[in-house]
Amino acid sequence: MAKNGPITKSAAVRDRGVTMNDVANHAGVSRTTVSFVLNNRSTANISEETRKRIIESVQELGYRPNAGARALASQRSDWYGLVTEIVTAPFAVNVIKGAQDQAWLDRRFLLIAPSDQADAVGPNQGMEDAAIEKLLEQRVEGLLYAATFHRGVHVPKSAHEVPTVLINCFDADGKLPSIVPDERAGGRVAVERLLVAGHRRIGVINLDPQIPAAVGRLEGARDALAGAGLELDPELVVSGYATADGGYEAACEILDRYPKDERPTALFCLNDRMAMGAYDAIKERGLTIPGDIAVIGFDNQELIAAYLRPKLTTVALPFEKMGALGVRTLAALTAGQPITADQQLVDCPLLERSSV
Amino acid sequence: MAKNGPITKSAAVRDRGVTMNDVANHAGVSRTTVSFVLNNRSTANISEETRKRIIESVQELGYRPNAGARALASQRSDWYGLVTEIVTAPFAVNVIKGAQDQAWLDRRFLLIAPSDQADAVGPNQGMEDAAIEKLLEQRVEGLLYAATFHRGVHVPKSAHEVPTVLINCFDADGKLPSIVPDERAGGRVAVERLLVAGHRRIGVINLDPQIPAAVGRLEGARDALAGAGLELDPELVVSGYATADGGYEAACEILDRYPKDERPTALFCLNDRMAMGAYDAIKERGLTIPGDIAVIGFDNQELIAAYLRPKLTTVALPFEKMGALGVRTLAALTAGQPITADQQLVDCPLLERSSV
DNA sequence: AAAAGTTGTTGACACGCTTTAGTAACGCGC
DNA sequence: GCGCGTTACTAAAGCGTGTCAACAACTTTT
Repeated sequence: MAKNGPITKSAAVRDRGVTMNDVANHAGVSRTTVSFVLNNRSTANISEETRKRIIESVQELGYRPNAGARALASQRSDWYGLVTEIVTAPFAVNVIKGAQDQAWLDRRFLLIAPSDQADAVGPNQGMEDAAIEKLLEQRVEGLLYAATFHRGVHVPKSAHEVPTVLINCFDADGKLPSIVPDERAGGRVAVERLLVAGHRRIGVINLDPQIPAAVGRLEGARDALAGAGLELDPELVVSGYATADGGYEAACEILDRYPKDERPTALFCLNDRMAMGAYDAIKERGLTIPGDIAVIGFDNQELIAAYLRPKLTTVALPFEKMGALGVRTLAALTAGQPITADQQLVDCPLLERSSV
Repeated sequence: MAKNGPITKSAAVRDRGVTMNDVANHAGVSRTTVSFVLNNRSTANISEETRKRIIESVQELGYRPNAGARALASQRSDWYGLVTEIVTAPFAVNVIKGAQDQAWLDRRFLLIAPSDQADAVGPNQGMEDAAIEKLLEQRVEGLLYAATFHRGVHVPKSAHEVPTVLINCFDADGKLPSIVPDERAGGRVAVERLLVAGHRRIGVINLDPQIPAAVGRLEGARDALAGAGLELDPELVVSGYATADGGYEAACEILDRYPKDERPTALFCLNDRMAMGAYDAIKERGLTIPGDIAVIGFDNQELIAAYLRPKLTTVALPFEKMGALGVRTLAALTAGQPITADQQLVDCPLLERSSV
């Protein structure tokens, strides 16, 4: 045979993987033809017979295309990079899952790189840059940049060399498109749920009032109350650390402040960890959930919400959806389509369990 | 210039990335020399002057090596693949973190592929194979295969084409090396902790008695008791579903079965979710933790253990360590070193919090 | 019967890099 | 002035694939 190229050693002689040349030789055609068949090039007319013979050879030899070589030759990689500190934050790992699944559907490959620094300015600053650099060395066609909690971020400038989409955060410099949860709608939905259940006096256990999550969710709570002709009583809003202890203390303060008949009948906890603490405060006082006090959370940290007793009704952060949407947005960008908006809001669905 | 190759268009003309050729031209040397410098080839004598000039050119032009091309030419990829259903199981994501960090240290790249199927035999079976296939197309030099819970698995046969290491699971066919938690030592450590605290009557809330985790942890509990001249009272071992509800029911059964003075003074819960349920059962009966009943868990599901009130003392599953060890083992294998053991056990450290 | 398609296939270059086998220039000992 | 070793570099052959221009063998049109 020895048709293609000066030297055509067989796979066995080379002791490397089976290459396209081996397939071509085995099927008695040129390598080009094999390439056309494997890539379904409709412009090339390959006879059904030849195609079949090639497919058979592929399977017989166990040929597996070399993704790197393909990328090199075609100048397309089908790879996206995902940079995230999420690797350290278990509960937000669903971004990875959503992105992975969508990438899989789109026949793309997701390269995940760690950037272990929430707000590092010090020694770790370099790691994020290095991670992005590494991804660019792999010639990813686009970047996803995900944060563990909704906030503004500064993205290393090398990320601007390819299409980049931010997930669960937004570009503090206002250049890059982003995908964030619709905190406000989520807050509205939560409080509406409490209103529907008949609650009129609702306590709010707030996060650090500065962060986007707190601002949005509280705004949503106001929206809901306004819809029922009510106002948010500032006295009923207590801030605390975003932990179970913080929630416990805040709940104690609210519960102990009023006589029984003026006490709020429901608590909107701006995250599930605080709700967890609120549960303790409520139970400690001999009150029942949801009988005496209804509780609604936010975040849907499954390990908490689904295992509290009673199970916690909460508003979910749509990590998985955001991940998937991130990949789709990136696909649109790399395909040259202009995206519709700088910032896409994703719905936060209410998960009904048993605490309201 | 135009020294290298027949055509030597500049980067600007090509409108592609900067290549090694561009660097070579800019520095006035051959591409080979650039390659030698960038790879620190000590066999080649490059003058300090030339080296410096090349480094400068690299920075000036913003050259970034093409990882795919490099892999193609050198027949080495520096990539490992990690196959895992873990992407769906947030609490075990630390395997990814451990592996990522270690890979980063070793200057290797970890490609993560999803295999969304715990025990699928049906429609999803193909996904795992496809994931491995995809990784092999990327020419990964080795594979890590991680499970969400300790068990025997059947690994697709294509995984046998490259060095493969199992994490948190073992090869049911007994061929591949694996890394698993030392459940037995963990169980021992937990019960020893209770013994040290003076407890003699210890209730055990057991998992499904069949699974490796239950077998090992219980065995360890027996070891510890034997060390104190005690035996495990089978009556005090109650199995339940591995959930908070399961733990609640099991705890109720144990607590209600005995008069106050015969009641166990401590509960060893074989996982944290069950401990969470046990907390409720204990508090419901007006008992305090650890005053009346000490509780110790297993798994260290941080979102639970660190946020329960009081915080849960528990034995940690060393996911991060296993991930790191997996990468190191793989590195040894791919370097041709024989590994020492088929199955490596990793310690499960006791995390002291406030429930004992 | 010549010209103009059509169908099925291939040769050859390109992608960006590594690596082996060189070579030119120089200094050294005899 | 010759051989020999050293130093500092380079030419060229790959790695496995995509892709385009070209071509041979037919079929159809003029």
